[in-house]
Amino acid sequence: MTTYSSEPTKHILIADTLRRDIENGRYPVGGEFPSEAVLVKEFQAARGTVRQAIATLKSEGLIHTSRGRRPIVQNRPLAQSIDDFFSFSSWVRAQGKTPGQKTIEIARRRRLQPVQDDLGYPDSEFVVHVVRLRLVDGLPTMIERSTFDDSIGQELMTFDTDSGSIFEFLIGQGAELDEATHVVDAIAADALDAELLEVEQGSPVLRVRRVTTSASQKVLEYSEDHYRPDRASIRIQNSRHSTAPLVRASRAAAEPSSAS
Amino acid sequence: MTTYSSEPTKHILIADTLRRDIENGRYPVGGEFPSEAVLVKEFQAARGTVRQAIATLKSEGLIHTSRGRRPIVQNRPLAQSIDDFFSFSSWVRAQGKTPGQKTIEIARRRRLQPVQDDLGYPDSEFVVHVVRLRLVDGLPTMIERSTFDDSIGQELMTFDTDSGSIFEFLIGQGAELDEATHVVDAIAADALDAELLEVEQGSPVLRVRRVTTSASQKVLEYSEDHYRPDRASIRIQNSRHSTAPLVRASRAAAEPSSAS
DNA sequence: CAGTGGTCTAGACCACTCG
DNA sequence: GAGTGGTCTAGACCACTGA
Repeated sequence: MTTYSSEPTKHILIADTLRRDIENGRYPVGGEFPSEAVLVKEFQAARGTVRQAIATLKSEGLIHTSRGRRPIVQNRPLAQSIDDFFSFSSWVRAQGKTPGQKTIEIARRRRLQPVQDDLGYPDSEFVVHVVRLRLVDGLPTMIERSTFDDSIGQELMTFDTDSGSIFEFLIGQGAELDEATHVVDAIAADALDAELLEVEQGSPVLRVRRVTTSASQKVLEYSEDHYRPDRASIRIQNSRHSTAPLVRASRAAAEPSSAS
Repeated sequence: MTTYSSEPTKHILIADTLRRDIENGRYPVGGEFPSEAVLVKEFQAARGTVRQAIATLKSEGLIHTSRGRRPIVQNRPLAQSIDDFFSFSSWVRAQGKTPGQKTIEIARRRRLQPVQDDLGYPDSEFVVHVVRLRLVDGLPTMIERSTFDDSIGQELMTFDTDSGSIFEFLIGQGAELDEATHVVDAIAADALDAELLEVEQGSPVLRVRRVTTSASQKVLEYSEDHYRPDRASIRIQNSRHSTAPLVRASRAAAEPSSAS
């Protein structure tokens, strides 16, 4: 999964081909899949390489394998990028809607509080604060209050934060935003929430606090996002006895309905 | 993943040993992990076998690997059963605390509304409603309003709903509670919430709506749970480039702190 | 029984990281 | 440049499935 500059490897090419064949219907859902021996000949590859490609498809939930049997093509699992959970813009686009943003404030400040939250917090001497109102199809949906470690915050000062996804920009700059922990709860809207999200002060908002770290656990970002609860929610799907994948989570835009 | 009757295979033994070593602190979080070459010698195994064990740990989110670098031990992804997300009792016990419950109402009614929620709803002629106040170490934490399909609701009438986990009871009865979708948002506390959770009416509560289905997608339960947000929250951990597991979610009890 | 996937071995080359 | 993980090969034995 780690992306390298060089061209795709063989097992990735094989996996891509097979994935396409499943989507094309060459291997129908519930039907059978070629045996490893066949694939070895078809792709002129060693069995290990073929197995690596098959492992990829298994981890994506596209096929199911067991000993003695041919692989079985599974129910199409809503293909959804993990990036959708990191990036508001990516999430909104995945819903077929249009993301937007209005920067309220961007500032570089000396970090004062040693620790604001037991979740974690950037520990550089200076931090960069960004406050933005996020829109879905033009509707105010979320207020984002992010704090970046100075190492990546510096690059942010050169970025037009009204233009799009900070996350995607930073990834493009090579930032190691690898892991995140989100904590979700509910609080009362403060004055800023009320004004920008156009709700009553004190009304409930969905709060998502997030700490993003590098793979080596250096805290790179802390963010506190307040969602207008009638326009966004978090959806978690899971199943018992499923081999590998435990939980899939995605923010799902609320429908206009529910006029109770 | 598939369990066979025979004894564990070598790569599973290796993975188990390494997993235990991580938990024991032999390989501290953020620290380094033995190289493949070392493990090959230590376990007298071929490199492929060692790599298979390592792949397992990666898929569990325990370590992160990349080319040229030694593996890095990840943030402890609180080894946690998926049941913890289905069952409040199981979740609370996993936190080392004591779950409790006080039944407010249990009733069997003719189902009136055809569909209450676009999430899904039991479609039997009669349904069983249960309303319970859930406690953590004696503190009111959540109100649970569940609606069961008559097929499993019947068995519930014979169960002392003050005695423990409905979910665990039903599983013991052979109920096929296999898949669930949770939708999380925030709403204002209603009169019942206010009284039982001991909060102001209109103050924010965390709402979790859940639909539980069998593997064949028959809706068996619909539940709307209201959490007191200072006593419970939902925690989601995820990482980019991890092969299989996309998201881990767990409800985490809030600490007493936060006196802003 | 033949065919299949699961496991394991022993070697090789390469891309990358770090001192 | 030494060490590391990512990729690939070629072969082997075994456990299980299904006709």
